[in-house]
Amino acid sequence: MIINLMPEKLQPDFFTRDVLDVAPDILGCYLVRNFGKETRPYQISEVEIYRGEEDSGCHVSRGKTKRTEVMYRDGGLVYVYLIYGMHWMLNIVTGMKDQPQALLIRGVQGFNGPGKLTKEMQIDSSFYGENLCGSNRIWIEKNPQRKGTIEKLPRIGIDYARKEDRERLWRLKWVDRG
DNA sequence: AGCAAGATCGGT
DNA sequence: CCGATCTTGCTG
Repeated sequence: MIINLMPEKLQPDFFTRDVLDVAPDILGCYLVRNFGKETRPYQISEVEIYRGEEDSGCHVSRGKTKRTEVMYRDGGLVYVYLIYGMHWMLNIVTGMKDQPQALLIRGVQGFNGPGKLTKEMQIDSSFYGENLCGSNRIWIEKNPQRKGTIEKLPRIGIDYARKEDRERLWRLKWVDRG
C-alpha cells in the first residue's frame, strides 16, 4: 500500500471553477507562505465571495479598471489592494477568463481579520497577479484530514451595496471537526 | 487637478 | 465612536 504523504498543491482546475463552488472547498486548506528563511502553512478559516459585475458589493461592479483587471483573468491568481491607506487585502481569483470573481481571505487559524493576516504573512502590492500554481512564495495545499462544517453569514463592510447583495450569505466560516 | 470614499483596525 | 493614511476612480 502506497500512502501519499506529499502535500497536494492545488492546481488551476481547482481555481477556474465558479467562486460559489470554490469557496466551500478552500476552507480548511492551507495557504502556504515561503518567507525564504522558512515556510509556514496557514489554515484558511474564513472567506468572502465576490462574484461578477452584477454583484454591487464587488469591485468589478463598475467594470474593468487597472486595479480589478486581474479578476478578469483565469482563476488561480492573487488580487491584492490597499484599503484605508494601511491594510492589504488578499484575494484569490477564481472562475474562467472574463468571469470576474474572487475570494477575500478574511481569516486563517490564529489570525482573524483580512488586514491582520496579510500583515502576518507579509503580503503587499508585489503579490498582485501572483500565480498560486507557479509561485515559490505563496501557494495553497489541500488538507487530507479536512473535516468540518461551514457557517454561512452575510458579508461585512459593504454598506454601499444593494440590500439584495448585502444580505447574501457569502461569508463562509470553517468550524473545524478534526 | 482635486476630491470623497474605502471588502479595516486599534484605541477611547 | 473616531482617526489613521493613501490609492483609486470619478468629476470637471
